[in-house]
Amino acid sequence: MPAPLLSKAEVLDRLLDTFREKGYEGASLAELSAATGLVKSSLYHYFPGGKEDMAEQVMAHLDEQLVTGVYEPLRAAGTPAKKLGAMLDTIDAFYEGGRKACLLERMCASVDRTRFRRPLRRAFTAWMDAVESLCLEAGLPRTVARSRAEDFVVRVEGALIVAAGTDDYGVFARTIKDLRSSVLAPNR
Amino acid sequence: MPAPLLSKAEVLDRLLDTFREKGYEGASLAELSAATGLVKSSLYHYFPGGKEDMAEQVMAHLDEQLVTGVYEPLRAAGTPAKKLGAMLDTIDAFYEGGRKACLLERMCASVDRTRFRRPLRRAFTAWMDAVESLCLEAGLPRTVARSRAEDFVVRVEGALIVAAGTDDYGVFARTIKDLRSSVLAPNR
DNA sequence: GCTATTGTACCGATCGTTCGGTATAAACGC
DNA sequence: GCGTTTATACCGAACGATCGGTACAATAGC
Repeated sequence: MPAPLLSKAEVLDRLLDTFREKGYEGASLAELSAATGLVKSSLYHYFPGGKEDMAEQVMAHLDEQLVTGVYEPLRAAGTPAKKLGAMLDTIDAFYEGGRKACLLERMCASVDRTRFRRPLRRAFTAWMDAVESLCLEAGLPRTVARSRAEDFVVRVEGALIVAAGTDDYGVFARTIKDLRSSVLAPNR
Repeated sequence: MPAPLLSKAEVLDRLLDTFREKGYEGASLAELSAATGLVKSSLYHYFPGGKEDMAEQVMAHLDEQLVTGVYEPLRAAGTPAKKLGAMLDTIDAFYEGGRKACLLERMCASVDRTRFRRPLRRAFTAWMDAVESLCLEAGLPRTVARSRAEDFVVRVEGALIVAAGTDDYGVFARTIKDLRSSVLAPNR
């Protein structure tokens, strides 16, 4: 069998980029094809379920990356403050300072968002759970930890919207900076 | 001229609903037609510029509503706290407790978002400016007022995303509740 | 009768999807 | 070692449906 031009992971990375730039309905098969270098029919070889299948696999791929690249490091050794800092660095890099959109948000905005309800819910809760654990590790009470985690994700997502809407990426930077110092603070 | 079945304002209201439910690309002319009860040719009579024209007029319509229904009342008599409460009530009602999406967010997510850049920027800054004024009126320092206003919009937008993504509208309610008590607080 | 509005019919383009088929390389039989 | 089979990787061409948009005649209210 012929060696693939692109690994499956690379294909998924490029699809992820396209989906999060254009959104689910905005990313046409023609664009997804151009982004991957695979012609439309070839995409159907990897994703027999079509566009929907692509989106699902892309979300699973992202989840996997987050688990190994973000959530697991959070459970490793290190002070909560250091680990929070590392997480925020990763977030800042992933969103390129607010210039790149969030896949989850784009999928929420999809017309067929009901189809992606479960993976979306899973992704958001996993993210919040990770932050909550960090807060707990830092000694915050349960209820506080939960609301801090919720607020964390809310503000990252909101900052991405406002940054894109105002063309002012400073709001994303300021939000990240504020989170850096406030998430684990004993009182605020 | 024959009396229109729907006033222009009503048509714009229905278009607004459709756009914010389906998004810009997700809202097809067929759906916009069904939502307004106007056949395509009629839509093009009112909106010669087509879909793009509709979106622009819808945004202008929303802006107008916000100015008279939200921003101006904010400048009228009343304690800042009362006026903040009224604004949050309006927001909560407008988004139906987080169940309905934000038009601005949907337009940000549009593929042709560059076309709507100016009205989007205008809408976001008007909103933030209104909150900032309120904070100033409450006696907060300039820099604090600005960052509170920014954070206000960030959190409302973010809460809408997370609520939709997790199917948990409690996070929207909790965010609104928190804003109610924290926005004008002298320190937090 | 004039003008605003609508219904019908239509356009080319693009949408997501399917199918028939080719090229390559590993696996297998001998 | 050699020819055959088989699984995988990929592509070109076309599908029906729908997209946003247009042309124009019929209709309705003044």
